Amino acid sequence: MSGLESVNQIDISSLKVACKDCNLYQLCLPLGLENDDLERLDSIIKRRRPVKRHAYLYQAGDAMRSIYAVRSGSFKSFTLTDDGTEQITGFSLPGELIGLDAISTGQHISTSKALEMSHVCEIPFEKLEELSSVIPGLQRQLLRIMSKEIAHDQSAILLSKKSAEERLACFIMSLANRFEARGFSSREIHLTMSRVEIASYLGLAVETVSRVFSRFQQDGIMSVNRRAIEIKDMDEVHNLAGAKPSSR
Amino acid sequence: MSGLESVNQIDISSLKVACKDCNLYQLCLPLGLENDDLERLDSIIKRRRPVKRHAYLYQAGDAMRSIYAVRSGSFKSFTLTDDGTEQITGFSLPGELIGLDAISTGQHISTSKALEMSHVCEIPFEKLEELSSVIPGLQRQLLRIMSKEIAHDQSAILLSKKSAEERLACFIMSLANRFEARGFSSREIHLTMSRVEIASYLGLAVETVSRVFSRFQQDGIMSVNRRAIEIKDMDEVHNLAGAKPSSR
DNA sequence: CGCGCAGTTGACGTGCTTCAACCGCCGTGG
DNA sequence: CCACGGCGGTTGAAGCACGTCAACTGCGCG
Repeated sequence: MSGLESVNQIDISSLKVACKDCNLYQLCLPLGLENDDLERLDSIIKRRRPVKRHAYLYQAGDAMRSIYAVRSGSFKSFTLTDDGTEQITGFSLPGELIGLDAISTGQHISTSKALEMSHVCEIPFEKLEELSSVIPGLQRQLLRIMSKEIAHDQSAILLSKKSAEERLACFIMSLANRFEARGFSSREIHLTMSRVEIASYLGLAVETVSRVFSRFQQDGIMSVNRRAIEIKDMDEVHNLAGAKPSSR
Repeated sequence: MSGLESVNQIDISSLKVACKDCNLYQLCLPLGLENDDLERLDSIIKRRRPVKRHAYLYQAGDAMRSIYAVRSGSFKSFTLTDDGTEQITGFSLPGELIGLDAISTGQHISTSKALEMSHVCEIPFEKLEELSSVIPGLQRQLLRIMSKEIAHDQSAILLSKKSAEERLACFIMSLANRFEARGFSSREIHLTMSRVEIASYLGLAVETVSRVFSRFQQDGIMSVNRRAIEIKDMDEVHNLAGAKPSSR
Protein backbone atom coordinates (compact mmCIF):
# COMPACT_ATOMS: atom_id res chain seq x y z
CA MET A 1 0.00 0.00 0.00
CA SER A 2 1.50 3.23 -1.09
CA GLY A 3 1.38 6.68 0.42
CA LEU A 4 -1.14 8.27 -1.84
CA GLU A 5 -3.54 5.36 -1.77
CA SER A 6 -3.50 5.49 2.00
CA VAL A 7 -4.35 9.15 1.91
CA ASN A 8 -7.26 8.36 -0.30
CA GLN A 9 -8.66 5.75 1.99
CA ILE A 10 -8.46 7.93 5.04
CA ASP A 11 -10.09 10.85 3.33
CA ILE A 12 -12.79 9.03 1.49
CA SER A 13 -14.02 7.72 4.79
CA SER A 14 -13.90 11.15 6.41
CA LEU A 15 -15.45 13.40 3.83
CA LYS A 16 -17.73 15.11 6.25
CA VAL A 17 -15.09 16.10 8.78
CA ALA A 18 -14.73 19.78 9.53
CA CYS A 19 -11.38 21.48 9.14
CA LYS A 20 -10.61 21.00 12.81
CA ASP A 21 -10.92 17.23 12.44
CA CYS A 22 -9.13 16.99 9.11
CA ASN A 23 -5.82 15.19 9.23
CA LEU A 24 -4.43 17.78 6.85
CA TYR A 25 -5.19 20.61 9.24
CA GLN A 26 -1.56 21.55 9.92
CA LEU A 27 -0.72 21.76 6.22
CA CYS A 28 -3.74 23.56 4.93
CA LEU A 29 -5.34 26.96 5.06
CA PRO A 30 -7.01 26.76 8.49
CA LEU A 31 -3.72 26.29 10.31
CA GLY A 32 -3.52 28.53 13.35
CA LEU A 33 -7.18 29.47 13.52
CA GLU A 34 -9.14 29.27 16.78
CA ASN A 35 -12.57 27.75 17.26
CA ASP A 36 -14.80 30.62 16.21
CA ASP A 37 -12.67 31.65 13.27
CA LEU A 38 -12.33 28.07 12.14
CA GLU A 39 -16.08 27.66 12.10
CA ARG A 40 -16.46 30.75 9.99
CA LEU A 41 -13.97 29.40 7.50
CA ASP A 42 -15.74 26.05 7.63
CA SER A 43 -18.98 27.74 6.73
CA ILE A 44 -17.74 29.07 3.39
CA ILE A 45 -15.92 25.91 2.29
CA LYS A 46 -17.74 23.62 -0.04
CA ARG A 47 -16.55 20.22 0.99
CA ARG A 48 -16.84 16.74 -0.39
CA ARG A 49 -16.22 17.44 -4.02
CA PRO A 50 -14.94 14.29 -5.68
CA VAL A 51 -12.87 14.58 -8.84
CA LYS A 52 -12.54 11.46 -10.95
CA ARG A 53 -9.27 10.35 -12.46
CA HIS A 54 -8.55 12.41 -15.57
CA ALA A 55 -11.31 14.89 -14.75
CA TYR A 56 -10.54 18.60 -14.88
CA LEU A 57 -10.64 20.77 -11.79
CA TYR A 58 -10.54 23.77 -14.09
CA GLN A 59 -9.12 24.63 -17.48
CA ALA A 60 -6.86 27.40 -18.71
CA GLY A 61 -9.01 30.40 -19.55
CA ASP A 62 -11.75 29.58 -17.07
CA ALA A 63 -12.80 32.38 -14.79
CA MET A 64 -11.31 31.92 -11.36
CA ARG A 65 -14.03 31.78 -8.75
CA SER A 66 -12.56 29.43 -6.22
CA ILE A 67 -9.30 28.03 -5.09
CA TYR A 68 -9.10 24.38 -4.14
CA ALA A 69 -7.51 22.48 -1.30
CA VAL A 70 -6.53 18.94 -2.14
CA ARG A 71 -8.08 16.61 0.39
CA SER A 72 -7.04 13.33 -1.13
CA GLY A 73 -5.49 12.17 -4.38
CA SER A 74 -3.24 14.24 -6.59
CA PHE A 75 -3.36 16.70 -9.46
CA LYS A 76 -1.20 17.94 -12.28
CA SER A 77 -1.16 21.51 -13.53
CA PHE A 78 -0.17 22.22 -17.11
CA THR A 79 -0.45 24.48 -20.11
CA LEU A 80 -0.56 23.43 -23.75
CA THR A 81 2.00 24.29 -26.39
CA ASP A 82 1.01 25.39 -29.86
CA ASP A 83 1.23 21.81 -31.06
CA GLY A 84 -1.01 20.63 -28.26
CA THR A 85 1.47 18.92 -25.96
CA GLU A 86 1.12 19.28 -22.21
CA GLN A 87 3.72 21.35 -20.39
CA ILE A 88 3.47 20.33 -16.77
CA THR A 89 4.15 23.09 -14.27
CA GLY A 90 3.53 21.21 -11.06
CA PHE A 91 1.91 18.44 -9.07
CA SER A 92 -0.35 18.95 -6.05
CA LEU A 93 -0.66 16.66 -3.06
CA PRO A 94 -3.15 16.55 -0.18
CA GLY A 95 -3.07 19.68 1.96
CA GLU A 96 -1.88 21.86 -0.90
CA LEU A 97 -3.81 24.68 -2.52
CA ILE A 98 -4.48 24.79 -6.26
CA GLY A 99 -5.29 27.83 -8.34
CA LEU A 100 -3.28 30.53 -6.59
CA ASP A 101 -1.72 31.62 -9.87
CA ALA A 102 -5.08 32.84 -11.12
CA ILE A 103 -5.74 35.49 -8.50
CA SER A 104 -3.92 38.26 -10.33
CA THR A 105 -5.79 37.96 -13.61
CA GLY A 106 -9.01 36.37 -12.38
CA GLN A 107 -8.52 33.72 -15.05
CA HIS A 108 -6.83 30.39 -14.73
CA ILE A 109 -3.67 30.34 -16.80
CA SER A 110 -3.14 26.62 -16.46
CA THR A 111 -5.31 23.53 -16.49
CA SER A 112 -5.61 21.27 -13.46
CA LYS A 113 -6.41 17.59 -13.91
CA ALA A 114 -6.75 14.76 -11.40
CA LEU A 115 -4.10 12.04 -11.64
CA GLU A 116 -6.30 9.65 -9.69
CA MET A 117 -9.64 9.61 -7.91
CA SER A 118 -9.35 12.69 -5.72
CA HIS A 119 -11.27 14.96 -3.42
CA VAL A 120 -10.99 18.69 -2.97
CA CYS A 121 -12.44 21.38 -0.76
CA GLU A 122 -13.63 24.25 -2.87
CA ILE A 123 -13.04 27.67 -1.35
CA PRO A 124 -14.91 30.56 -3.01
CA PHE A 125 -12.23 33.18 -3.39
CA GLU A 126 -14.40 36.22 -2.89
CA LYS A 127 -15.65 34.95 0.43
CA LEU A 128 -12.15 33.93 1.41
CA GLU A 129 -10.93 37.44 0.76
CA GLU A 130 -13.72 38.94 2.84
CA LEU A 131 -13.06 36.55 5.67
CA SER A 132 -9.32 37.19 5.52
CA SER A 133 -9.73 40.83 6.33
CA VAL A 134 -11.82 39.92 9.36
CA ILE A 135 -9.62 37.08 10.58
CA PRO A 136 -5.97 38.18 10.78
CA GLY A 137 -4.77 34.61 11.29
CA LEU A 138 -6.39 33.56 8.05
CA GLN A 139 -4.79 36.39 6.15
CA ARG A 140 -1.39 35.48 7.54
CA GLN A 141 -1.80 31.84 6.65
CA LEU A 142 -2.94 32.67 3.13
CA LEU A 143 0.11 34.89 2.62
CA ARG A 144 2.34 32.16 4.07
CA ILE A 145 0.98 29.56 1.70
CA MET A 146 1.40 31.82 -1.31
CA SER A 147 4.91 32.66 -0.21
CA LYS A 148 5.67 28.95 0.12
CA GLU A 149 4.41 28.44 -3.40
CA ILE A 150 6.71 31.21 -4.65
CA ALA A 151 9.66 29.69 -2.84
CA HIS A 152 8.83 26.28 -4.25
CA ASP A 153 8.47 27.56 -7.79
CA GLN A 154 11.76 29.39 -7.53
CA SER A 155 13.50 26.22 -6.47
CA ALA A 156 11.91 24.58 -9.50
CA ILE A 157 13.44 27.28 -11.68
CA LEU A 158 16.84 26.04 -10.55
CA LEU A 159 16.05 22.73 -12.25
CA SER A 160 16.94 24.19 -15.63
CA LYS A 161 20.55 24.47 -14.46
CA LYS A 162 20.80 20.85 -13.40
CA SER A 163 21.66 17.56 -15.06
CA ALA A 164 19.10 14.84 -15.66
CA GLU A 165 20.22 12.93 -12.57
CA GLU A 166 20.03 16.01 -10.38
CA ARG A 167 16.59 16.89 -11.71
CA LEU A 168 15.14 13.48 -11.01
CA ALA A 169 16.79 13.36 -7.57
CA CYS A 170 15.28 16.77 -6.77
CA PHE A 171 11.89 15.57 -7.90
CA ILE A 172 12.01 12.43 -5.76
CA MET A 173 13.32 14.41 -2.79
CA SER A 174 10.51 16.91 -3.10
CA LEU A 175 7.92 14.14 -3.15
CA ALA A 176 9.59 12.34 -0.23
CA ASN A 177 9.63 15.50 1.86
CA ARG A 178 6.05 16.32 1.06
CA PHE A 179 4.88 12.80 1.88
CA GLU A 180 6.77 12.88 5.13
CA ALA A 181 5.07 16.14 6.10
CA ARG A 182 1.78 14.32 5.56
CA GLY A 183 2.75 11.53 7.90
CA PHE A 184 3.55 8.97 5.24
CA SER A 185 6.67 7.06 4.48
CA SER A 186 9.27 9.13 2.71
CA ARG A 187 11.06 5.93 1.72
CA GLU A 188 8.30 4.14 -0.12
CA ILE A 189 6.66 6.29 -2.73
CA HIS A 190 3.92 5.45 -5.16
CA LEU A 191 4.05 7.73 -8.16
CA THR A 192 0.64 8.73 -9.41
CA MET A 193 2.08 10.37 -12.50
CA SER A 194 3.40 8.70 -15.64
CA ARG A 195 6.97 8.86 -16.91
CA VAL A 196 5.74 11.19 -19.65
CA GLU A 197 4.38 13.58 -17.03
CA ILE A 198 7.54 13.44 -14.95
CA ALA A 199 9.61 14.06 -18.07
CA SER A 200 7.46 17.03 -19.04
CA TYR A 201 7.75 18.54 -15.58
CA LEU A 202 11.53 18.08 -15.47
CA GLY A 203 12.09 19.22 -19.04
CA LEU A 204 13.58 15.88 -20.13
CA ALA A 205 12.76 13.17 -22.65
CA VAL A 206 10.79 10.19 -21.35
CA GLU A 207 13.63 7.91 -22.29
CA THR A 208 16.05 9.92 -20.20
CA VAL A 209 13.81 9.71 -17.16
CA SER A 210 13.53 5.98 -17.65
CA ARG A 211 17.26 5.57 -18.04
CA VAL A 212 18.08 7.63 -14.97
CA PHE A 213 15.62 5.61 -12.91
CA SER A 214 17.37 2.47 -14.12
CA ARG A 215 20.75 3.93 -13.23
CA PHE A 216 19.51 4.85 -9.75
CA GLN A 217 18.38 1.28 -9.29
CA GLN A 218 21.64 -0.18 -10.60
CA ASP A 219 23.59 2.03 -8.22
CA GLY A 220 21.48 0.81 -5.32
CA ILE A 221 20.13 4.28 -4.58
CA MET A 222 16.52 3.20 -4.94
CA SER A 223 14.46 0.31 -6.19
CA VAL A 224 12.17 1.17 -9.05
CA ASN A 225 9.32 -0.96 -10.24
CA ARG A 226 7.16 1.00 -12.60
CA ARG A 227 5.45 3.49 -10.31
CA ALA A 228 6.59 1.98 -7.04
CA ILE A 229 9.75 3.62 -5.70
CA GLU A 230 11.65 2.58 -2.61
CA ILE A 231 14.48 4.83 -1.59
CA LYS A 232 17.42 2.79 -0.30
CA ASP A 233 19.99 5.52 0.19
CA MET A 234 18.28 8.74 1.18
CA ASP A 235 21.59 10.54 1.78
CA GLU A 236 22.70 9.86 -1.76
CA VAL A 237 19.42 11.14 -3.18
CA HIS A 238 19.88 14.21 -1.05
CA ASN A 239 23.42 14.69 -2.35
CA LEU A 240 22.40 14.23 -5.96
CA ALA A 241 19.60 16.74 -5.48
CA GLY A 242 22.30 19.27 -4.65
CA ALA A 243 21.45 19.16 -0.96
CA LYS A 244 18.90 21.82 -1.75
CA PRO A 245 15.63 19.99 -1.91
CA SER A 246 12.32 21.74 -2.06
CA SER A 247 9.95 20.68 0.67
CA ARG A 248 7.26 23.11 -0.39
CA MET B 1 19.73 56.71 -23.26
CA SER B 2 18.34 53.38 -22.24
CA GLY B 3 15.21 52.40 -20.41
CA LEU B 4 16.63 51.63 -17.02
CA GLU B 5 18.81 54.68 -16.91
CA SER B 6 15.81 56.84 -17.64
CA VAL B 7 13.95 55.27 -14.77
CA ASN B 8 16.85 56.11 -12.55
CA GLN B 9 16.86 59.73 -13.50
CA ILE B 10 13.18 60.16 -12.95
CA ASP B 11 13.21 58.48 -9.61
CA ILE B 12 16.36 59.95 -8.22
CA SER B 13 14.87 63.35 -8.68
CA SER B 14 11.59 62.37 -7.08
CA LEU B 15 12.70 60.51 -4.02
CA LYS B 16 10.40 62.30 -1.70
CA VAL B 17 7.22 61.75 -3.65
CA ALA B 18 4.42 59.97 -1.91
CA CYS B 19 2.91 56.84 -3.42
CA LYS B 20 0.15 58.82 -5.05
CA ASP B 21 2.68 60.87 -7.00
CA CYS B 22 4.97 57.99 -7.84
CA ASN B 23 5.14 57.13 -11.50
CA LEU B 24 5.14 53.47 -10.54
CA TYR B 25 1.83 53.77 -8.75
CA GLN B 26 -0.10 51.56 -11.13
CA LEU B 27 2.42 48.74 -10.91
CA CYS B 28 3.11 48.74 -7.24
CA LEU B 29 1.43 47.88 -4.00
CA PRO B 30 -0.72 51.00 -3.52
CA LEU B 31 -2.66 50.41 -6.72
CA GLY B 32 -6.36 50.88 -6.16
CA LEU B 33 -6.16 52.60 -2.80
CA GLU B 34 -8.10 55.77 -2.06
CA ASN B 35 -6.76 58.90 -0.42
CA ASP B 36 -7.09 57.99 3.25
CA ASP B 37 -5.92 54.42 2.81
CA LEU B 38 -3.06 55.53 0.65
CA GLU B 39 -1.86 57.92 3.32
CA ARG B 40 -1.93 55.19 5.90
CA LEU B 41 0.19 53.00 3.67
CA ASP B 42 2.45 55.96 3.03
CA SER B 43 2.96 56.38 6.74
CA ILE B 44 4.49 52.95 7.25
CA ILE B 45 6.73 52.97 4.19
CA LYS B 46 10.33 53.91 4.69
CA ARG B 47 11.19 55.72 1.51
CA ARG B 48 14.37 56.96 -0.05
CA ARG B 49 16.64 54.05 0.63
CA PRO B 50 19.44 54.05 -1.91
CA VAL B 51 21.23 50.80 -2.70
CA LYS B 52 24.60 51.07 -4.38
CA ARG B 53 25.63 48.90 -7.27
CA HIS B 54 26.67 45.47 -5.96
CA ALA B 55 25.26 46.21 -2.50
CA TYR B 56 23.05 43.64 -0.87
CA LEU B 57 19.40 44.34 -0.11
CA TYR B 58 19.42 41.23 2.08
CA GLN B 59 21.20 37.94 2.17
CA ALA B 60 20.00 34.35 2.35
CA GLY B 61 19.42 33.45 5.96
CA ASP B 62 18.65 36.99 7.10
CA ALA B 63 15.51 37.41 9.12
CA MET B 64 12.75 38.84 6.97
CA ARG B 65 11.49 42.07 8.49
CA SER B 66 10.50 44.01 5.41
CA ILE B 67 9.65 43.52 1.80
CA TYR B 68 10.98 46.00 -0.73
CA ALA B 69 9.48 47.81 -3.68
CA VAL B 70 11.97 48.68 -6.39
CA ARG B 71 11.73 52.38 -7.09
CA SER B 72 14.57 52.68 -9.55
CA GLY B 73 17.38 50.48 -10.79
CA SER B 74 17.35 46.71 -10.83
CA PHE B 75 18.19 43.72 -8.67
CA LYS B 76 19.15 40.10 -9.04
CA SER B 77 18.04 37.35 -6.66
CA PHE B 78 20.16 34.25 -6.28
CA THR B 79 21.25 31.38 -4.11
CA LEU B 80 24.71 29.87 -3.90
CA THR B 81 25.63 26.32 -4.84
CA ASP B 82 27.93 24.22 -2.69
CA ASP B 83 30.87 25.36 -4.75
CA GLY B 84 29.94 28.99 -4.30
CA THR B 85 28.55 29.87 -7.72
CA GLU B 86 25.51 32.10 -7.99
CA GLN B 87 22.26 30.52 -9.15
CA ILE B 88 20.12 33.37 -10.31
CA THR B 89 16.40 32.95 -9.69
CA GLY B 90 15.15 36.26 -10.99
CA PHE B 91 15.60 39.92 -11.81
CA SER B 92 13.51 42.75 -10.38
CA LEU B 93 12.58 45.97 -12.11
CA PRO B 94 11.01 49.21 -10.83
CA GLY B 95 7.52 48.69 -9.46
CA GLU B 96 8.18 45.10 -8.49
CA LEU B 97 8.27 43.71 -4.98
CA ILE B 98 11.27 41.82 -3.63
CA GLY B 99 11.33 39.37 -0.75
CA LEU B 100 7.92 37.74 -1.06
CA ASP B 101 9.44 34.28 -0.95
CA ALA B 102 10.53 34.82 2.65
CA ILE B 103 7.10 35.30 4.21
CA SER B 104 6.47 31.61 4.83
CA THR B 105 9.65 30.93 6.77
CA GLY B 106 10.40 34.42 8.05
CA GLN B 107 13.89 34.01 6.66
CA HIS B 108 15.17 35.05 3.27
CA ILE B 109 16.04 32.00 1.23
CA SER B 110 17.81 33.94 -1.47
CA THR B 111 20.15 36.90 -1.64
CA SER B 112 19.19 40.13 -3.38
CA LYS B 113 21.86 42.36 -4.88
CA ALA B 114 21.64 45.61 -6.80
CA LEU B 115 22.78 45.43 -10.43
CA GLU B 116 23.17 49.21 -10.57
CA MET B 117 22.61 52.23 -8.36
CA SER B 118 19.06 51.66 -7.20
CA HIS B 119 16.42 52.90 -4.82
CA VAL B 120 13.84 50.95 -2.90
CA CYS B 121 10.91 51.61 -0.63
CA GLU B 122 11.17 49.47 2.46
CA ILE B 123 7.86 48.15 3.75
CA PRO B 124 7.92 46.65 7.26
CA PHE B 125 6.06 43.41 6.81
CA GLU B 126 4.42 43.28 10.21
CA LYS B 127 2.89 46.69 9.74
CA LEU B 128 1.86 45.82 6.21
CA GLU B 129 0.05 42.75 7.49
CA GLU B 130 -1.77 44.81 10.12
CA LEU B 131 -2.74 47.41 7.60
CA SER B 132 -3.90 44.80 5.11
CA SER B 133 -6.55 43.52 7.46
CA VAL B 134 -7.87 47.05 7.88
CA ILE B 135 -7.70 48.04 4.23
CA PRO B 136 -9.38 45.43 2.03
CA GLY B 137 -7.99 47.00 -1.13
CA LEU B 138 -4.48 46.62 0.16
CA GLN B 139 -5.02 42.99 0.99
CA ARG B 140 -6.39 42.34 -2.46
CA GLN B 141 -3.49 44.04 -4.14
CA LEU B 142 -0.96 42.15 -2.03
CA LEU B 143 -2.59 38.86 -2.98
CA ARG B 144 -2.67 39.93 -6.62
CA ILE B 145 1.01 40.75 -6.64
CA MET B 146 1.94 37.47 -5.00
CA SER B 147 -0.24 35.60 -7.45
CA LYS B 148 1.46 37.40 -10.31
CA GLU B 149 4.79 36.33 -8.92
CA ILE B 150 3.60 32.71 -8.79
CA ALA B 151 2.35 32.91 -12.36
CA HIS B 152 5.64 34.44 -13.48
CA ASP B 153 7.73 31.83 -11.69
CA GLN B 154 5.66 29.06 -13.22
CA SER B 155 6.25 30.43 -16.68
CA ALA B 156 9.96 30.46 -15.80
CA ILE B 157 9.70 26.77 -14.93
CA LEU B 158 8.72 26.16 -18.53
CA LEU B 159 12.18 27.42 -19.54
CA SER B 160 13.70 24.07 -18.66
CA LYS B 161 11.77 22.51 -21.53
CA LYS B 162 13.00 25.00 -24.10
CA SER B 163 15.99 25.33 -26.40
CA ALA B 164 18.67 27.96 -25.92
CA GLU B 165 17.09 30.19 -28.58
CA GLU B 166 13.65 29.90 -27.03
CA ARG B 167 15.00 30.64 -23.58
CA LEU B 168 16.79 33.78 -24.63
CA ALA B 169 13.81 34.94 -26.68
CA CYS B 170 11.56 34.41 -23.64
CA PHE B 171 13.96 36.38 -21.50
CA ILE B 172 14.09 39.31 -23.90
CA MET B 173 10.31 39.22 -24.34
CA SER B 174 9.77 39.30 -20.60
CA LEU B 175 12.05 42.32 -20.26
CA ALA B 176 10.43 44.06 -23.21
CA ASN B 177 6.96 43.54 -21.78
CA ARG B 178 7.96 44.71 -18.36
CA PHE B 179 9.65 47.82 -19.72
CA GLU B 180 6.61 48.59 -21.79
CA ALA B 181 4.38 48.37 -18.73
CA ARG B 182 6.66 50.98 -17.15
CA GLY B 183 6.22 53.33 -20.06
CA PHE B 184 9.58 52.69 -21.67
CA SER B 185 10.52 51.47 -25.06
CA SER B 186 10.07 47.76 -25.48
CA ARG B 187 12.27 47.90 -28.57
CA GLU B 188 15.42 49.41 -27.12
CA ILE B 189 16.58 47.63 -24.04
CA HIS B 190 19.62 48.25 -21.92
CA LEU B 191 20.59 45.12 -20.03
CA THR B 192 21.82 45.82 -16.54
CA MET B 193 22.93 42.23 -16.02
CA SER B 194 26.01 40.51 -17.41
CA ARG B 195 26.06 37.58 -19.81
CA VAL B 196 27.12 35.38 -16.93
CA GLU B 197 24.03 36.43 -14.98
CA ILE B 198 21.73 35.89 -17.95
CA ALA B 199 23.29 32.49 -18.54
CA SER B 200 22.84 31.52 -14.91
CA TYR B 201 19.20 32.59 -14.94
CA LEU B 202 18.47 30.69 -18.15
CA GLY B 203 20.45 27.61 -17.20
CA LEU B 204 22.87 27.95 -20.12
CA ALA B 205 26.60 28.43 -20.60
CA VAL B 206 27.81 32.00 -21.11
CA GLU B 207 29.19 31.07 -24.49
CA THR B 208 25.80 29.75 -25.58
CA VAL B 209 24.11 33.00 -24.58
CA SER B 210 26.71 34.94 -26.50
CA ARG B 211 26.36 32.75 -29.58
CA VAL B 212 22.57 32.94 -29.59
CA PHE B 213 22.75 36.74 -29.31
CA SER B 214 25.10 36.72 -32.30
CA ARG B 215 22.72 34.48 -34.23
CA PHE B 216 19.78 36.75 -33.43
CA GLN B 217 21.78 39.67 -34.77
CA GLN B 218 22.84 37.78 -37.91
CA ASP B 219 19.23 36.84 -38.58
CA GLY B 220 18.21 40.48 -38.25
CA ILE B 221 15.95 39.80 -35.31
CA MET B 222 17.72 42.28 -33.08
CA SER B 223 20.87 44.32 -32.95
CA VAL B 224 23.15 43.48 -30.08
CA ASN B 225 25.99 45.64 -28.89
CA ARG B 226 27.20 44.39 -25.55
CA ARG B 227 24.40 45.38 -23.21
CA ALA B 228 22.45 47.49 -25.67
CA ILE B 229 19.69 45.53 -27.42
CA GLU B 230 17.45 46.83 -30.15
CA ILE B 231 14.65 44.54 -31.22
CA LYS B 232 14.13 44.71 -34.98
CA ASP B 233 11.54 42.00 -35.45
CA MET B 234 9.31 41.81 -32.41
CA ASP B 235 7.01 39.25 -34.01
CA GLU B 236 9.88 36.88 -34.57
CA VAL B 237 11.04 37.24 -30.96
CA HIS B 238 7.49 36.53 -29.93
CA ASN B 239 7.38 33.44 -32.10
CA LEU B 240 10.69 32.14 -30.85
CA ALA B 241 9.54 32.66 -27.30
CA GLY B 242 6.75 30.21 -28.06
CA ALA B 243 4.15 32.95 -28.21
CA LYS B 244 3.82 32.49 -24.48
CA PRO B 245 5.79 35.34 -23.00
CA SER B 246 5.71 36.23 -19.37
CA SER B 247 4.77 39.81 -18.73
CA ARG B 248 4.85 39.40 -14.96
C1' DC C 1 49.41 53.33 -21.77
C1' DG C 2 48.48 48.90 -20.19
C1' DC C 3 46.12 45.80 -17.24
C1' DG C 4 41.88 43.27 -16.54
C1' DC C 5 37.46 41.84 -17.07
C1' DA C 6 33.30 41.18 -20.13
C1' DG C 7 32.16 39.34 -24.17
C1' DT C 8 32.89 36.80 -28.51
C1' DT C 9 34.35 33.10 -31.44
C1' DG C 10 36.26 28.55 -32.67
C1' DA C 11 37.25 23.49 -31.97
C1' DC C 12 36.04 19.61 -29.71
C1' DG C 13 33.66 16.45 -26.44
C1' DT C 14 29.42 14.69 -24.31
C1' DG C 15 24.87 14.31 -22.25
C1' DC C 16 20.71 14.41 -23.78
C1' DT C 17 17.26 13.75 -27.58
C1' DT C 18 15.51 11.24 -31.23
C1' DC C 19 14.24 7.19 -33.61
C1' DA C 20 13.27 2.55 -33.22
C1' DA C 21 12.52 -1.88 -31.38
C1' DC C 22 11.04 -4.44 -27.68
C1' DC C 23 8.98 -5.93 -23.15
C1' DG C 24 5.35 -6.73 -19.85
C1' DC C 25 1.23 -5.56 -17.69
C1' DC C 26 -3.73 -5.15 -18.05
C1' DG C 27 -8.21 -5.08 -19.93
C1' DT C 28 -11.23 -6.95 -23.41
C1' DG C 29 -13.56 -10.23 -25.98
C1' DG C 30 -13.98 -14.59 -28.06
C1' DC D 1 -9.57 -19.26 -19.73
C1' DC D 2 -6.43 -17.74 -22.94
C1' DA D 3 -5.44 -14.82 -27.06
C1' DC D 4 -4.85 -10.37 -28.45
C1' DG D 5 -4.24 -5.47 -28.71
C1' DG D 6 -2.66 -1.38 -26.69
C1' DC D 7 -0.39 1.48 -23.67
C1' DG D 8 3.28 2.53 -20.37
C1' DG D 9 7.79 1.72 -19.75
C1' DT D 10 12.55 0.17 -20.90
C1' DT D 11 16.61 -0.35 -23.72
C1' DG D 12 19.78 0.33 -27.69
C1' DA D 13 22.03 3.07 -31.46
C1' DA D 14 22.95 7.30 -33.69
C1' DG D 15 22.79 12.41 -34.13
C1' DC D 16 22.93 16.91 -32.40
C1' DA D 17 22.56 20.85 -29.33
C1' DC D 18 24.88 22.58 -25.84
C1' DG D 19 28.94 22.53 -22.58
C1' DT D 20 33.82 22.87 -22.05
C1' DC D 21 38.32 24.47 -23.05
C1' DA D 22 40.95 27.83 -25.09
C1' DA D 23 42.31 31.84 -27.58
C1' DC D 24 41.23 36.32 -28.85
C1' DT D 25 39.00 41.14 -28.83
C1' DG D 26 37.75 45.51 -27.14
C1' DC D 27 36.11 48.47 -23.85
C1' DG D 28 36.79 50.66 -19.29
C1' DC D 29 39.51 52.11 -15.63
C1' DG D 30 43.51 53.17 -12.99
